[in-house]
Amino acid sequence: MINKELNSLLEKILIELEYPHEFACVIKSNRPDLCDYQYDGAFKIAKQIHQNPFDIGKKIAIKFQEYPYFSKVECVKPGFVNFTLANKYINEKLHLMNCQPKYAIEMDEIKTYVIDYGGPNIAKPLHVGHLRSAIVGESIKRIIKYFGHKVISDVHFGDIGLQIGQVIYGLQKENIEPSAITINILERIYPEISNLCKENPTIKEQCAEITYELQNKNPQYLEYWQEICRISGSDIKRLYKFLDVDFDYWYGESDAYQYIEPLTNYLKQKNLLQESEGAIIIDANIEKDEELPPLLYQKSNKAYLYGTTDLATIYQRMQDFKPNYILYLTDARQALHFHQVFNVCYKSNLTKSTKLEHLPFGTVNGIDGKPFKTRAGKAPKLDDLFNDVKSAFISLKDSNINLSQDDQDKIVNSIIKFADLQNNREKDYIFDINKFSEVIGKTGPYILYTYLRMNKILKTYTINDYLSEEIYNDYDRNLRLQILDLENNLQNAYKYRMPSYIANYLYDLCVLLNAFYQFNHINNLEDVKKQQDWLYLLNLSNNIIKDMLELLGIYIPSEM
RNA sequence: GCGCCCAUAGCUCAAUUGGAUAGAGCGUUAGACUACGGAUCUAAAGGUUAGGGGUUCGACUCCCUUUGGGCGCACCA
Repeated sequence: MINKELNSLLEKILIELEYPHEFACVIKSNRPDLCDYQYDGAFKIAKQIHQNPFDIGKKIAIKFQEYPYFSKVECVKPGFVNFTLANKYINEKLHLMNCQPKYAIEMDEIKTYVIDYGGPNIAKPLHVGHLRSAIVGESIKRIIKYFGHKVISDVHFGDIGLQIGQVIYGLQKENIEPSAITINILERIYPEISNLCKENPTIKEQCAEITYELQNKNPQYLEYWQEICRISGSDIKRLYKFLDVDFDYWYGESDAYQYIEPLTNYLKQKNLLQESEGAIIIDANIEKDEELPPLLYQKSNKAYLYGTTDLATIYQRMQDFKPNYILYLTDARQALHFHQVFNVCYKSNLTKSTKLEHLPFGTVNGIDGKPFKTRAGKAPKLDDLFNDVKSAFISLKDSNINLSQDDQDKIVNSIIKFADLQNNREKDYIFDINKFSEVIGKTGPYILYTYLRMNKILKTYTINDYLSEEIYNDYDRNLRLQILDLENNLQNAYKYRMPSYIANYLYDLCVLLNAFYQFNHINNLEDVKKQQDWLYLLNLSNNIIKDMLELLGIYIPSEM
C-alpha cells in the first residue's frame, strides 16, 4: 500500500524530470535515525545518463517536497534520497489498514495452487525430520490462501516403495500376522531391515521382490500393506492434528499407480522412454540447462520408483485440478530429483503452462551438525518432542500446570513452530531440544505474552473507530511505522514462499509494542484523545498479531 | 571424478535480493518502574562477514581462486 503509493509517485516524478524510471523503488530506511523511507536509484540513473548522483537526487527531492505526504525530503551526501513521512499521512494509512479487509494489502489475480508437503514415509512414526515440511508447508499454504488463491493441499504419503517391502519382509520373518501389527513394531522393524539390506544384497533383492509383487496386488502382501497404512496413517494424522496441519487430500504414492499406464502411453507417444540395462529411463536434459543424469522410470525387475509416481501424480493433478502452480516442499537433498522430474514435464508438455516449483528446506541435523540417520531410527520421535517441550514449559512456572490442556497445547505449538519458522527455510538447521524448550527472547511465547498483555488493556475499554492526526513520541511513532511495514513483509513471504518474513516481522512488532507499553501508560491517562489513539493502535496491532500468527499456524491461548 | 549448497559475535540465526554505521535472541556484565502481566524493559561488552584476488560510486550479497564442511550423482524415497 504505502510502498506502492510512494513508488508510483516516484515514477511520476522521474518521468517529469525525464529520467529513466525503471528503478522506481522506494524502500524502508535502514537508517531510521535519518529517515523513514529511502531511495537509492539516483546512483543507477547517474550511471545511465552520466551525471552526478547527488544532483539527480536533489532534483528528485525538490519535486517530492511539493507533496504533503512528507515532513521532510532531502538528498544527502553521495545521492541517497531520504523521506520522513508526515504524521497525518502515517495516520491516514493506518486508518486505511484498519478499515479495509486484510489490511488493504495488494492482491494478485486469483490462481489455483497445488501444494505438496508433509510427505511422510508410512513405514515408521513421525520424527523431528518431518517437522519442517509440515510446519513450513502449512504456513506457505495459509499465506497463499490469504492472498485469495485457491489452494489444494496433498500430503502425498510415501506409502508403497521399497520401504514397505522391507517392513513386510521383517514382519514375515518374525511371523507377525497383519492383525498383530502395532506402531511400536513398525518403528523397530523398519530401521532393522533397512540396515540389514545395506549389509546383505540378497535380502535387499527379496525386499525388492516383495515390493514388486505388492505393486502387482499380491493378496497376501496387500493385506499387510493395508494394515500398515491403517495403523501408521492414523498415528500420523493424530500428530498432524496436534500441529494443526491439515490436508485437502491424503493421497499417497499408491494412488498414483492407476495413472502410470496412461502416463506411459503418453510418454511413449512423445518418444521419451528408452531402454537401458534392462530398465526404462527418460533423458532429463533440456536445452540451455545443465547436464542431468537420466530419470529412472522403471526398474529392470519391472517395479516402479518415485520418479514414476511423481510423474503419475502430476498427471493426476493436471487432470483433476488443472492448477497454475504445483509447489513441492521437500528436503533440499531431493533437488536433483525434482529438477529431472520437472524437465521431463517440460519436455513432454505434460504440465503445459503450469509452473512447477521445488521449495527446498534444509536438513534437520543433530547437535553434532550431522543429519539424523532416520533409517537407523535415531531421530527423536515427534511424540517425545511434544512431551519434552510440554514438561519443560510446565516446570517453568508453578501456575502453568493449571492452564487448560488446550492452552498448554497451543503454547507448545507456538514454541515449536516459531523456533522453526523464524529461520530461513532453505538452510540446514540444528535440532536442539533445549532450544525448543526456550520461552524467553525471540520465541513463540514472547509473541503470545505480548498479545495477551495488550489484550488485557483493550478488554477494559471500548475502542473508537477514529484515529487523530497526532503522534505523541518516538515509541509511538516507531510502532506506527512498523505497522505500515506489514504489507512489505507479507508480500515477501508470499513472493519467496518464506514464512520467516512474517515471523520476524511479528517479533519486531512485539518488541516495539513492549517498549511502547513500558513507557506509555494508558490507564489513568487524562488526555482522552491520546488514550483513544493509543487504544486504536494497540487494537490494530493485536489484530495483526492474531492474523499473522494464524498464517504461521499458531493460535493464541486464553491465558498463560 | 562430475555437480549443487554452505561458511557472519562464544552459541543459534538476521541483514529489505548490490546501498549509508552488518542486526537480533541465548549466554555474560551492569541497571529499571510500590503504575495497565518482570515470560517485561534500558544499557554494555562481543565482528578484518573463512583466506586471497576481481567487478562496482558502493560487496555479507555478484565473478574467480584457496581452505574447511555438507549433500547429490540409475534400479531407496
